[in-house]
Amino acid sequence: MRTSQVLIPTLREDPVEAEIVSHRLMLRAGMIRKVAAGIYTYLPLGLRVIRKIENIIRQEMNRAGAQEILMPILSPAELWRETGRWDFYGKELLRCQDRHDRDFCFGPTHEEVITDLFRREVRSYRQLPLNCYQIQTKFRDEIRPRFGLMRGREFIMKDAYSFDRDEESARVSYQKMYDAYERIFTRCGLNFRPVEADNGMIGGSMSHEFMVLAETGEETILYEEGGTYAANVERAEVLPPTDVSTDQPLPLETVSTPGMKTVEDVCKFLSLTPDHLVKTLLYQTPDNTIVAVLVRGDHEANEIKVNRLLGTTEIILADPEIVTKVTSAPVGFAGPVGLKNIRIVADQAVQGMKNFVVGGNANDTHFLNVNCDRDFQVETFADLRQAKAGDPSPRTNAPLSSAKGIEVGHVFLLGTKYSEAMGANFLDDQGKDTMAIMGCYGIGVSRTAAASIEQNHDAKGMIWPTPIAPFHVHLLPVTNSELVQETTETLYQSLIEAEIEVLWDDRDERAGVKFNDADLIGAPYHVTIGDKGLKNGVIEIKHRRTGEMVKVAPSEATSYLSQHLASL
RNA sequence: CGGGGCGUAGCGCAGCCCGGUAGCGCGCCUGCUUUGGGAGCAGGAUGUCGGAGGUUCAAAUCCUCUCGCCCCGACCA
Repeated sequence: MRTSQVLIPTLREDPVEAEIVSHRLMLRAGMIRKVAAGIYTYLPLGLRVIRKIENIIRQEMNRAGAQEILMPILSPAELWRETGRWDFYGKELLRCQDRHDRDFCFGPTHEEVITDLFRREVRSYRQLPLNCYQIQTKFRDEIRPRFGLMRGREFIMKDAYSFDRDEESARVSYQKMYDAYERIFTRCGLNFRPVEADNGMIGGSMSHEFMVLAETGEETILYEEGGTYAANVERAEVLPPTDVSTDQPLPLETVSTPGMKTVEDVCKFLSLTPDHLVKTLLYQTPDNTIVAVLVRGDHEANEIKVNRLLGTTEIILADPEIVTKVTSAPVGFAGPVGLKNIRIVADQAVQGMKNFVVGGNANDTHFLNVNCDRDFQVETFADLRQAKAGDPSPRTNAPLSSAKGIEVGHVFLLGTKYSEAMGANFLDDQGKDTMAIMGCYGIGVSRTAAASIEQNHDAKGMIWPTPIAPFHVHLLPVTNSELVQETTETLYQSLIEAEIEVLWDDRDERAGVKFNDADLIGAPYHVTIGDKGLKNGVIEIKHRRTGEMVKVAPSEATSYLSQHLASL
C-alpha cells in the first residue's frame, strides 16, 4: 500500500487529551480518532491491527471447536427482564426505545440473547457441547471512560458462550477456552498471565482473567514468583493467621483520643503499631441493614469477600449520618463494643488478637485492651480482607508479589444461572429434561491492541509484534533519483508477490520525516532505499525492535524479509 | 455523582487578571531552492474564540446559565 493513498494522519505533537502511551501513540500514528468520550473511529492503520487480532482469535476459536455467529447489537428488554439484569445492570446498560416505545438496550454482553437462542433451537444432549462466539461492537455506558481504547464505552469484543450437558463436560469446555486464550495472547506477542478472578455480577462459580502485565494496568494481581498461584487482588485468598497471641486479657480501659479519627492518628497518639488496632467498618446492604466489619488496623477490607459472606451483591460504606446514628459518634470512633442490634463479622486475623484498640462509639474515645467474646460477640470470623504483597500464597506459603495488569480476557464457568432463569433445557440420554451448564468467555479486542502498545514501544513509537503489526515492512525511499525510484518499485512488487504486507512511503517528504513516521508506526522491518546505499549496491533493512541494521543487495531483500518473517 | 482542570485555526498553545474588534509555532496550499533523521526563502488560505443569554458605545476578555472534554475517586462482565 502506498502512503499517499491511505489516510494516515500522523501528528508531530502529543495530543493533550492522551495520558497513557498507547492512547498517545495511536492518536499520533493516525490509527484512531475520538468521536466522543470513550467512542473512537478506527482509521486504516488501526483497523488493520484490529483485524489481525480478530483473525488470530477466529483461528484459535475455530480450532477449539467454537462456531462463529453474529448476534444483534440491540436486544429487547424482555430478555433482560427474565434474568433480572434489566434492573440489576444499572446505568451501565445503555437503553433506548423504538418508535412504539418498546424498550431495548445496546448489548454490553450477550448471555440473554444466546440463551434465548439455545432454548429455542437445542433439544437434545446429542447437540452438545455447543460453543458459539461472535466478534462484535459492545456498548457499556462506563462511569468514566478513559485511556483511549483501554476503557471505551463502545469497544470491540469477542464473546463466546458454551453449553454443556453436565459439570464435568462444562469444565472441559472451560479448559478448551482457557487453552485457546493462552494461544491467542501468545500469538499476539503479549507478556500475560492468567489469574484467578472473581465472577462479579455476571455470576457463576469459576473464573480466570488474562492479564497483560503493564504498569498502566488498572488491575492489581498477586502471584508467586516462579510459582503457579496468581490471582486478582479482589479474589486472592488469605490464609488464616499463624501468629495467635497468647497474651493474658487485661482489663478494658477507656481512653480519650481527641480528634484521632484515623488509624494513623490513634497509633501515633498511643504509640502503637497499626496491627494492635481493629478497624470497624459499617456497611450498608441493599436492604438497608447495617453490618459491622472488623479488620486489623493495617489491613483493608475486601468488599467482594464481605458480599460473598453476607450473600449480598452491593454493600456500600454507610454514610456519615448513619454512622453517627448507629455509634453515637462521628465517623472515626466506631467500635464493636456495645453496638446494639448490628451484625458483627470479622476478618480471621482479628480472632487471634488480644488486648487490641477499637473505637469507643463516643466522640474522641477509644477502648484499650479489648478482647473478642469477653467484650463483644462476633457472628462469623472469615477471610474478609484484601490480600497484599508479602502475604503467603494460599497454595505454597511462598510470599506473594504484586503487579499491575490490563485485563484482556476473562473466562467464566457460569453454571445454570442463565439457563435456569431462562429455561435453557434439553433432553439428556435418559430422556430427562436437564438444564444446560453454561460458560462465557470474553476478549477485549480493541483493548488487546492498546495493551500490546503498552508493552511494546520505545521513545520513538510503537514496536508491533509481527503477527499483529499493521504492516510487516515499511519501505522508505529517501532520495529522488531514478535509480532509487526504480529499485523501490521493483522491490515493492517483489514483496507483494511474496505476500509480505508492505507500506511504501511514496510521499515527497524528507528522509527525517519518513524515518520518524516509520519509527512511530512501528512496522517490524524498515527498508531504506537511497543513493548512498545503492552506490555500493545495497539497501538497508532495520529491525525496528532491536535497531539492528543489515545491508543487502536489492535483489536479496525479499528473501531476507521472507525468511525473517517466517521465523516468527 | 464528589473533587480538580480545560474548551481560541487541523495539532500544540498565547491573549483573559486590567474590555478596544484575534495571534504564535507546527501542519495545510502555491512557487523556487533543497533532499540519508522532523529543510530554507517568498507568497497564501483557514476561527460562529464550545453554545445561549446578559452588562457595555464596545466582550475571547466581565456576569449568569448551559454543553462538551480530560484527570483523580466511587463503579466496572
